[in-house]
Amino acid sequence: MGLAGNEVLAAVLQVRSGSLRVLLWQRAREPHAHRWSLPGGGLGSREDVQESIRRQLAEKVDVRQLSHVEQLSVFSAPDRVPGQRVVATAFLGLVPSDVDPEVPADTAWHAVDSLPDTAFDHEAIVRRARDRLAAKLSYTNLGFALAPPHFTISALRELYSAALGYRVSATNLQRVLSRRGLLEPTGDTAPPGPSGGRPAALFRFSARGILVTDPFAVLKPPGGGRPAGVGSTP
Amino acid sequence: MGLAGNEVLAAVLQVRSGSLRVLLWQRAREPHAHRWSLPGGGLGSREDVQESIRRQLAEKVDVRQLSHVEQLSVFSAPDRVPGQRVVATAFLGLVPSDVDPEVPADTAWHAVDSLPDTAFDHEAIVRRARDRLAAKLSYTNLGFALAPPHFTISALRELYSAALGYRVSATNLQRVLSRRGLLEPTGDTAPPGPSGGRPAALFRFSARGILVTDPFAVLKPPGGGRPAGVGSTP
DNA sequence: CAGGTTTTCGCCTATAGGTCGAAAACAGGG
DNA sequence: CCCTGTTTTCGACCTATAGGCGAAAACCTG
Repeated sequence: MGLAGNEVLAAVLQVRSGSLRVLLWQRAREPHAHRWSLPGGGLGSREDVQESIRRQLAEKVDVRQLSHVEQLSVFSAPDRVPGQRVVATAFLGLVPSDVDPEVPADTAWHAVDSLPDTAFDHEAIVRRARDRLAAKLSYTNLGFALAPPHFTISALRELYSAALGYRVSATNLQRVLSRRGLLEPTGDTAPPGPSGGRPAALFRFSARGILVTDPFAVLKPPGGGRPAGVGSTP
Repeated sequence: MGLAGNEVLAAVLQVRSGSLRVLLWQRAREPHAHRWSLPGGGLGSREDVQESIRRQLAEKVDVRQLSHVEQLSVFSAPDRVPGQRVVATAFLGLVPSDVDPEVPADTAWHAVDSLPDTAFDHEAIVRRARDRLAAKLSYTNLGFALAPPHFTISALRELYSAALGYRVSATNLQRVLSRRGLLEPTGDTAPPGPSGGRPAALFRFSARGILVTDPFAVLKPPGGGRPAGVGSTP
């Protein structure tokens, strides 16, 4: 049985100022110096991959701010990194849009739609994360992991639009999530904007953990096209 | 970075005589002697995990008979196997119901609903495979991987029933698959059974590779309950 | 209070899925 | 040769969910 290095990597996604972004850090040294790569590192001998990625992310982001972590896939091409063979287990991490984690100086948030030069196969991992997120927003309550504790429907609409890559209707979003029992009103309202308007009611997700809606259901994009990224094997 | 063993394992599933079964081999030596375990083995240094599992399965099943292989998940609990740390990448494999592969003497097909004593964490892997298959039958064309090249609707109904764990209606199955453009008639008919009856028309799947139906859709179980096993993260 | 803005709600349509029963096509026995 | 039993096939009908649209509600400013 061949020995090899095992590492864990995470694409941590967050909706910031209207676009979906991923946390990357800039490599100081070779190989691939100055290129941007995903946080992560070697698998410890007394931890499983899930524990390992949470531990390593704690150095970049406060763990309590991670609202969701799930395994994506194994990346194992023999030459995916130069030198010794390393098998990577990739994760998707999510951070609610209301937190602004302090990150080290060499790390920054980049829009997933216009990534800088990335190291190794990390760009493919980011795409997988984005696709998985888009798919699961449609048939789970995963929105809870992107949204603040309470929010208006308009705010939620913008979150979903940013994450999915297409405009979703606020009317339909509220109806679909409510019918599935995922959304509940807090009773409060948010103050109107500077130009007036009816004050928006505040909502929250009724469950925090991930749930799969019983019959897989969808938030279809308007034109009958396909949701961005959906189509790969989820 | 910690060094550790990497192995690949596969739950190869097939519908045989009306029930969903998995290919297992009986361990001759300790640890877990006489218990049943999944085929697989160590990851070679010049192959990725997908190539590795296909290579190793070739020793148990003819590779050409594998109609579908996909990655399930990483199993990495530090003590999942005794001795040195081994990280396992688990796969789902499918074999069409019309082939009967020659298997070595120490291997056999076991119904996934009544497994024998299994080794290590292999039972959990089999469950994951069964759940994934059930979920994907609902919103992909994965039925092609279970079915022979051509088949009657009744035969397909039995395949789906066995794999899903609940009875599906032939009428509905045909309509759903046809409406999605996954099914097409061959023009031929199958001879009636010994007790007569109208000869059944033969069909085939129009695409062989896996496709995700645009809006996720479902084959709901009759009573409004949940499909067996669906509910985990697919 | 009039005008502009934003949210919310109700009604309509489209489509997928589920149920049921009748009609079609066969074999075998009177 | 017709009648009965059997199996498949097809159509009619119903429900549930999703998406679209516009009117009404609730707030601001001037």
